[in-house]
Amino acid sequence: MPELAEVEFFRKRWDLAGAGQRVLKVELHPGAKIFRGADPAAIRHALTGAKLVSSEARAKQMLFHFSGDAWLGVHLGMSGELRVEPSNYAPRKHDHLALEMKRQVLVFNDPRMFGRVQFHHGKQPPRWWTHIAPAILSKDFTAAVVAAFLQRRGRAPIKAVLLMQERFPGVGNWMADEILWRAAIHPRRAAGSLDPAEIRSLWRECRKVCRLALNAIAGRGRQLPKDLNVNIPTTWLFRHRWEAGGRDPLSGALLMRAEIGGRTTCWSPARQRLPGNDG
DNA sequence: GTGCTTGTTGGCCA
DNA sequence: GTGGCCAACAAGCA
Repeated sequence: MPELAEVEFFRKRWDLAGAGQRVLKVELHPGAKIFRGADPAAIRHALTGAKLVSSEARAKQMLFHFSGDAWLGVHLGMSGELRVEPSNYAPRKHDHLALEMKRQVLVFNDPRMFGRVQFHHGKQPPRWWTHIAPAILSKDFTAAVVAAFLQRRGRAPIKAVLLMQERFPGVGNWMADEILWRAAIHPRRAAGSLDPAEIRSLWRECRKVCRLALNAIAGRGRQLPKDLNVNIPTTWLFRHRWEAGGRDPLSGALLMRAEIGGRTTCWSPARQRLPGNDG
């Protein structure tokens, strides 16, 4: 599930319950793959007794800052989620990390274990955090920066390029499709083939989709509707992309699906044209 | 059983 | 060295 907005939702969920609270006990399974590259014993040692000071989400990553110069990074991968449970909760399968506080427990669960926990000790946040590309909603994400990147990745399909975190931090499979649909650009177009007007449109829709997704999904971190449809308008591709016989909400055309850039991609052949081809 | 899945990475090749 | 492609990672669901 987790792309930009969902990640922000999960960060808020932990933050609302845990900010200012002290970790009394750390439960973790050292063998879990989510700890690859990190030292579970060091995490346990540093976080036990530490207070959650603040947190931040960038792209698909989260950073939780604890007292004692301890920083916990979380990436949810494909199937990870953060939960808040009461103290007497029954642990579930794939609960890999639990931070027990006075009243509640912060839990990281991830069945597929593509997610990851990172740990850093120091006055300043770690490099793997500060080196995340400038946010799409920041001033540094300009149309010129996008244009230069599309030029460099000129022969790759634009769909694949939108998934590159080094330039489009936080964009995942459904956001990429939503952006291309709104910008009326076929996902198979070579990135270098976009004209200036298309690049500008792409840039604008990147920002819009990020902003709207954050508003619709991240909320206050309390309730993520089981069905995201509750908060996403029917005018979005998102509402129709998985339906059998799903239709473009603007033109009514039947949506197409194919693997592009290694990922299942959905587009509207009526709205997103491929030169010299019908779709 | 088959064939999917909102992500990332490393190896191969041009 | 750079860019593009793809298999692999692993578990659950229909």
